[in-house]
Amino acid sequence: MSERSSDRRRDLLRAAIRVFARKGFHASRVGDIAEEAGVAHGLLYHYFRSKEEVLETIFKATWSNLVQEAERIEATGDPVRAQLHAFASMYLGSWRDDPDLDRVLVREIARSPEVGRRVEQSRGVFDALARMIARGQHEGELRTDVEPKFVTWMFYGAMEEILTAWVLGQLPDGPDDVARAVDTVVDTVCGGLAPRAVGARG
Amino acid sequence: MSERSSDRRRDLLRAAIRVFARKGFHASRVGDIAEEAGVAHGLLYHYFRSKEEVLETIFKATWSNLVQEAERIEATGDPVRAQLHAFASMYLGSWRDDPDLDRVLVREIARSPEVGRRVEQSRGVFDALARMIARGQHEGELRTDVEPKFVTWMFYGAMEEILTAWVLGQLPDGPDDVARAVDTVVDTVCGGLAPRAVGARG
Amino acid sequence: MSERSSDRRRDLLRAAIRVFARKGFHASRVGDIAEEAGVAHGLLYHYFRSKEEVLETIFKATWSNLVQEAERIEATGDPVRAQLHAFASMYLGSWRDDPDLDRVLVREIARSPEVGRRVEQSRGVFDALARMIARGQHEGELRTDVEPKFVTWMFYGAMEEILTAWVLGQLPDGPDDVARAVDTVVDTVCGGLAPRAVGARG
Amino acid sequence: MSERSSDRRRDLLRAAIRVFARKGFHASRVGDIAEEAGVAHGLLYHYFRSKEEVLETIFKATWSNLVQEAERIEATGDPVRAQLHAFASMYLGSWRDDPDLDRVLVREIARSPEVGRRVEQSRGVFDALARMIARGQHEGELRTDVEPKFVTWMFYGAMEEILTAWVLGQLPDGPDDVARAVDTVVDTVCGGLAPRAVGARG
DNA sequence: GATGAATGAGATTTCATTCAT
DNA sequence: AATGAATGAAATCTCATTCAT
Repeated sequence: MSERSSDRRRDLLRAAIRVFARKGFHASRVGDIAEEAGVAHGLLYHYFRSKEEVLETIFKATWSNLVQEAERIEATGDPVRAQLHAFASMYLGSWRDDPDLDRVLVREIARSPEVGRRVEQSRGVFDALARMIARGQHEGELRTDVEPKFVTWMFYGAMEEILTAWVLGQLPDGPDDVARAVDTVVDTVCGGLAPRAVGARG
Repeated sequence: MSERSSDRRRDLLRAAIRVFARKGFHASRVGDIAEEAGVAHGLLYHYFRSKEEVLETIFKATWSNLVQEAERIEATGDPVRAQLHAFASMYLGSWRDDPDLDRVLVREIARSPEVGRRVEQSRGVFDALARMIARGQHEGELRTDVEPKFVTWMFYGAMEEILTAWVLGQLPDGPDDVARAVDTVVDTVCGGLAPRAVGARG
Repeated sequence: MSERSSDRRRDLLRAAIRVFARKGFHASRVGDIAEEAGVAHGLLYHYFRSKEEVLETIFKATWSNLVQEAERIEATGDPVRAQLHAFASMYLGSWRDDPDLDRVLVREIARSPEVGRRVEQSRGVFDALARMIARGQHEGELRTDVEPKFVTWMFYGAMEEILTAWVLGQLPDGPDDVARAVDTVVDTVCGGLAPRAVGARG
Repeated sequence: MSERSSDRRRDLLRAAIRVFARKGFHASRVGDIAEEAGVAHGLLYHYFRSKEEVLETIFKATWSNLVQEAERIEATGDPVRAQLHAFASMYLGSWRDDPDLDRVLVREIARSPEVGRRVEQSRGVFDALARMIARGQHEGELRTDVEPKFVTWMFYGAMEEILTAWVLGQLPDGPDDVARAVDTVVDTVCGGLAPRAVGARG
């Protein structure tokens, strides 16, 4: 029964992701989600307090998963480059696993229920990345004259925008393209921040 | 009269930017904008067809200005690094000139009147940047094994995320911080994509 | 089984009285009643056809009990004053026995399932009281120039309002206060309607 | 324009009284009120914050008017009997002037937006009546061994119940009946509480 | 140009009731 | 008997937009 129950919940969440991906959060009516899940709209309110909470739940789950992955990667103790590669691989790789989820994430970031909360939820990921980068600086893999936090935002932003480009259909997104994107982002950031970026100054 | 007229129009636009910045597009009521501008809400409909069009107008003006700047920069024929620096300087510099506008832009990107349109409007900027980068590759300033378009998105994304960090109050944003941000982004991208990024491979 | 059964039924009824007393009929959800009774809300529908019927049942039981008492008192053949005293004593005395029930009664009178029905249910009580008063008039205990029915409503109203005052916490309601209230109401009505209320005209 | 405006407001209020009188507050939909007033339902929200506020407004206006009258009567300095007669005359007389209003008042008393507020709003009336009665006791018109407050509730309750009887169609309510009701209530209360209610103990 | 009363489509949410288990 | 997931009717309220003045 709790089996059944959480199935339903999951169904609704998946349905919501599909619907939000298709029409955006605001244009999606609760009835659309229910219909997509094949249930009556009232049922949604057994599992969630509001439409808002559905989106919130999606965000929370995603970020919590991301935090977990980031911390797992951090714990490996691998060189920064390898760690960033692992993270980027996971982050950008998600595009092929669950493009709808990414569509929602990209589309609704700025309104993750009233903006500010995004900060709290994503803090874990950003902190983990910043620690990896700081360690990379300590261990001589990266320049030390930039704020780790700053690099983190840049790195994350580059990836997010690539995701956005895929969402908007502006860049090729086959499996190979994804792999190449990961390499390029990591190369660029690590290369661009290498202690003596000889070639960089031409 | 057309003097007066366009003053009113501008007033409404500025009011809208402040209101959107504060509460987001969806939560902003037409009455809020009118109140902020000190006029009756009906008047807004003399100048704009709809609330949507107000946002659209803000986006269009911004992007058209950005396109113009990008093309002006491109026309200088300077080295890529200098050109990217000029662009980043202008783009990130806007934060100190008109933070409310940036708040709106960052918050509503994904929903610039039904998403897709963002592509059309921003195309000019992206194309100009891509051309600068392609030329940089031709002239030996940058590696040639990456798609210019791809680099463009990465570069743009890094900047946008820094803007986002400022919007969210997550990174210091004094005048010096802004200047440093510009340098770092350009350094990283140009350094990371230098033809022989020796340090990059560690 | 029918033992168990009627226990459950009674439990639900008592729970309903508590909940209705606390939040009023409309604001009380079926789930609240069930929760108060410690059962699943679906079970309520084994014992009652609807939430409405629960209230209806409470009203019916109360009125039917009141009718019975009124008729028992009538049958004693005592003087009117004594009879009204007995009735008032029972009616107002209920406040100390079951205040929650009175709270519900006072709160929901006007909406005893769509108003009109109150008339049918209470008719028995009003008729009995009216007969006592009519007899009091015949036997010279009370003035004959007022409609018995009219006096009944007045008498009943005075008591109901005192109950209301108690419900609203506007009058003291200790045991003595209740006894005094009974005396005063009866004194006033019988005194005020005495055949030659000498003092009444000053 | 403010002419027009308050006309509309008044129209809506009158329409609400008619509709509430007919179907009760809860069964009345906002659309019913609007339809009765001949306007779109949205307009109601220009003048009132909610359906609840409409009822609240009706109550407030009625009670505030009642308070005013009670205080006016009190100020005359007439004998209690005359004062109570004046009040009863006004209070019960309202039945012929505006039966719909009384229907609403009688039906919805107990739920004057969440019960407790009734107390605050009606306090003024009850206090004025209690003062008149207290003065009547001081001046020897009434027995002194009863709480003025208590008498007030009894008096008021008697009247309210007569109103209820009229609302329920249980007592004749022609102009003469109303006049007689006033007399009887006042006679009974003043007679029943006369200092030496000789006949009362008879 | 300017106002703000008026409109009405539309969406969320609640919750009594049903019913398979 | 008992549960609680599932249903879906119903109703409030919001707010962009129109338009008479």
